[in-house]
Amino acid sequence: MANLDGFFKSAFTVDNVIFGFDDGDLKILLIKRGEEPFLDYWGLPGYFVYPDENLDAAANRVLEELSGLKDVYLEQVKTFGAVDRHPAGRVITVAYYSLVKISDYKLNASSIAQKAKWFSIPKVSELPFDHSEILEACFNRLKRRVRTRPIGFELLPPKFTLTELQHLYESILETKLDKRNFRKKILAMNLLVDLNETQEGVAHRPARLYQFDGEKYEDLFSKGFNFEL
Amino acid sequence: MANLDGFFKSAFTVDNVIFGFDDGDLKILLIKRGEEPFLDYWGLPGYFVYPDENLDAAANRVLEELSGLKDVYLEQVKTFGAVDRHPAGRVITVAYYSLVKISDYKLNASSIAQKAKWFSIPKVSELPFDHSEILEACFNRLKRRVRTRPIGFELLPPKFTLTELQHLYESILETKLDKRNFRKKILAMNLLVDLNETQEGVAHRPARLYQFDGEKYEDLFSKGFNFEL
DNA sequence: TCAAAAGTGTTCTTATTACACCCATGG
DNA sequence: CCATGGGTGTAATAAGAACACTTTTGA
Repeated sequence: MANLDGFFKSAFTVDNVIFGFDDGDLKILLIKRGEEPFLDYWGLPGYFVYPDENLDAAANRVLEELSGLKDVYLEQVKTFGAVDRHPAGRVITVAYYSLVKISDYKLNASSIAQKAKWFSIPKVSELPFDHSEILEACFNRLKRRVRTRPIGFELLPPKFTLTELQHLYESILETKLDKRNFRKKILAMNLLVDLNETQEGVAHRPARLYQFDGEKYEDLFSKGFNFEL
Repeated sequence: MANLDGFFKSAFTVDNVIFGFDDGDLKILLIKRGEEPFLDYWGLPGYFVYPDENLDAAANRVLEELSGLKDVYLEQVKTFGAVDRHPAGRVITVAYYSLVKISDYKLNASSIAQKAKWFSIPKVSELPFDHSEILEACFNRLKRRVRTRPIGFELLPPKFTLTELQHLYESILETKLDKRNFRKKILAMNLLVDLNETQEGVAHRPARLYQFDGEKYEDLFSKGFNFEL
């Protein structure tokens, strides 16, 4: 093998755009940087990938250290490798996004997690490094993906109302949807289980609660069914 | 900044799945490996990314060294980083695919290019390293992308017949399409210019030649038009 | 009794599918 | 004159879009 030593002087990181849905609002989790450059800026959670660690594992680790959550939906989006993107040397970063149920998320006592905060996406301004570009790429991917895969449910609690689901789609797609058409379409797929329960303590007619039937989806999917909203 | 030296011992490469269309057949360009491991195996063209080189530039370089072609359609697909995927150390690879007009492609006199050959995709068997997985990811991406962006034309000569175009889609999507419906749909988009020329020297009624109007597409796209086939 | 959100059908329009015959050319 | 692929239209079906009122609850 030729001498390749000159190439083994780089590093790579993962950055993770963590989406959550709360209060009718799509949010991302940012952390306050504790070091230069961009000290005290809010940025995407991320870290170097260890030599014996796979990329997906690194992205999961970053998420778990911050939130304590495991087994969440995670998808690789794009790799960013501009020559001068990192001051410490040649560092390329593999961008992921993940979808968490904000209700599961407990602000960890760990020092890293104490510096974390949820931000509504429209309120996120310029981020350090190329993080704005990364966020945009991940948000765009989510927008496309959410229409063809039933991943929206990853952002909702196990029991949800159809209106919550609709608002979730409206936040992600940044558009208004027609209530009757939305319900017709989503119920026609037969992937929601009507729990015969209703909301409690709301100052209006209480909504029915539904649950997503993941097993049924997997079964239909393997037979060629395509989720489409 | 904390001491990060331990992380700066990795390398990264680009691998490029180069698609071409010829003879009614979708093909990819493979090169015969000149070194261990996998000596004499056919594998994807790829190389290390230089320290001062951006990722897209590296993918373009690999393509140009092999084919002499510049300014071709190139899209990043996914990054593969299994810990043990490369024997020389920790090497992650950023996978790209590109679309070339086979008619433009001249087998370069360079030693690297002389070892290259076009393979019909179904005839590609196991590839070295994780190249089979990379090929699959890129082919899947192409299948999706070709339905929502007018990139199929990148694989055809500037003047083409509707039947050629249909066969191209059929090869990529691995399905048969209805001739009348296909023509109706593609012509309704008004993105093809009828050149008022016909094929010559064919032993049947000669077909009309068309050209893709890229400027018109860009214009419509910026106004919200979505290509969809 | 009021405010607030839940729930529910029909019509119209548009897109998709299925399908078969005549035409122009070279050999 | 035959073989080969080029070129064309219509009807049936399915999907999507638009749209307004009644119901249930807590305050």
